[in-house]
Amino acid sequence: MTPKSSAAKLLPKVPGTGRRQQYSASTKRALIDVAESLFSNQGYAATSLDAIVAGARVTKGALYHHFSGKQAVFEAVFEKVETSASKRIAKGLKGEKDPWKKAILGLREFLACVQDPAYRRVVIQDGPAVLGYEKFREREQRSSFALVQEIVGSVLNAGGWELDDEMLATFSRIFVGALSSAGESVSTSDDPREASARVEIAMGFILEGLRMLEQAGVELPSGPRSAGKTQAPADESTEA
Amino acid sequence: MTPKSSAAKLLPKVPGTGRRQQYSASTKRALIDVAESLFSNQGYAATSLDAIVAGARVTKGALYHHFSGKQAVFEAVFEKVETSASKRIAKGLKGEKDPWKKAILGLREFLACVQDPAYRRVVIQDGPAVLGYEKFREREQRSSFALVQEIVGSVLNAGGWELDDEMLATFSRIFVGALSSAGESVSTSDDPREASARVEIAMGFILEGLRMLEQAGVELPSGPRSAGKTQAPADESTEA
DNA sequence: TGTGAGTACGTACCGACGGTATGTGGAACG
DNA sequence: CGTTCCACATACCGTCGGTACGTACTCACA
Repeated sequence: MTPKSSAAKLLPKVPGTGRRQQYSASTKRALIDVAESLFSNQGYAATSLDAIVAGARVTKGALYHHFSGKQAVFEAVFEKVETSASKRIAKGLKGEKDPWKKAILGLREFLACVQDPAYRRVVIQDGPAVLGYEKFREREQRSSFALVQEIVGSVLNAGGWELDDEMLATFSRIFVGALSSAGESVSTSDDPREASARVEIAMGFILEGLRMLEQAGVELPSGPRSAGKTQAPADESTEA
Repeated sequence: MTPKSSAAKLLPKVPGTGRRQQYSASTKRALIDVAESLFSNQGYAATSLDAIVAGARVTKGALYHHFSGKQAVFEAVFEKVETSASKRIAKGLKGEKDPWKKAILGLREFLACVQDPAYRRVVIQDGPAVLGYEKFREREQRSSFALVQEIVGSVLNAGGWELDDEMLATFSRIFVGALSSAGESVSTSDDPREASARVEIAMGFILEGLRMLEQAGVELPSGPRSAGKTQAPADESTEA
């Protein structure tokens, strides 16, 4: 509440558009950095704004000047962590053309990302509860989910199957969920490397199944064409 | 804060072991019921203890007599919702012997459960953040995850593959994650029935792939035998 | 049937936290 | 050199989770 020194951590030497705005931007970054650290270590609920502003050596006035509230700070941190991870993944599978190899590569890269405590806590654990599922999805859509969707799409298209956007999204959701859950189990494992290897084997096995379907020329049953009734592929009793 | 009438909602007519304990049990149930409703509709953070005790027509003294705090109330609600869902699923697939059909049946039943706002909000959205991932996993382990693990195990064993417990757990984690994510997308969809059908198709397709692997006699690469080093199945560069 | 004991609450209160209203000092600009 | 405006600082409020303590009612036992 009573910072002794100047607000910003590091003062820029290369004034671009006025020192004022440079200071402002750096304090904002400082706030985000401190918040990221605290959110990652203690979680959202256990992190107070006082702790954040104290860590950034400013007061709440500064925080509320840059952000509309605590949730807005979290959103900024979330986006930073999320985009950082997705950039890393994207860089990891750059250059690879074969869809199947790309899938394995992306999986491996994702499993590495999920080891980061910040990603686990901010994105996976606290993200849905703090942002709500709508915002969470919306943010996710623009980064990691887009990557998965691209990979899944290329794999399935490489499989020779034609699927509409809805079906592609459905497959992607399934794989994203599988990845998060598996990734989470990897990160909490006693031996992350071993757990990671298991996940790779399991996912690779599932992918292999899809590849077999491709070679066998099995058709992908087309999704419902917006017909009112739900049609089950096999038996009866589709309650609810 | 100032309840007018008696504490309990309904007074029991069949005294079993003293009226006192009957009253006590009913107020506790009332607290859990009200909390379930509020947590489901507004979420954990937006629900105050005052609102809960007001809804149950008691005071905070009563709440803190039965629970150690807000989180304990949430745990009780969580367990109630979770066991209710897993019981429904278990009942739904009772009698079915064929593992593959059982898997589809369980999937369908799960997709129905996930439509329940209480399950979505309490278990999927707020659960991990409030309980923390350790407790969340622990609770999950004893209900829905156990079901999935049983089904996955029977499917894979029916496939003729031998897998150790770790590998079974890994596969189960993957499927649980896939199910939650897919289920969540179903519940937030404009047309849940259509989305549900899509998920069924996609998951059925993936299962079909595994069945093809079985028929082709493809071996499941065995997991690492607790060797210190992680061995990747295909290429090099297993960073992280 | 009185009486002590223990339980199931109610009451009053505290500290912490998120958020707000307002003050202020210095940089940018004329 | 004065004005303006922005980037903060200061002081304060309402609410919430949690606690300490009081109390009425019930049950065992005489």
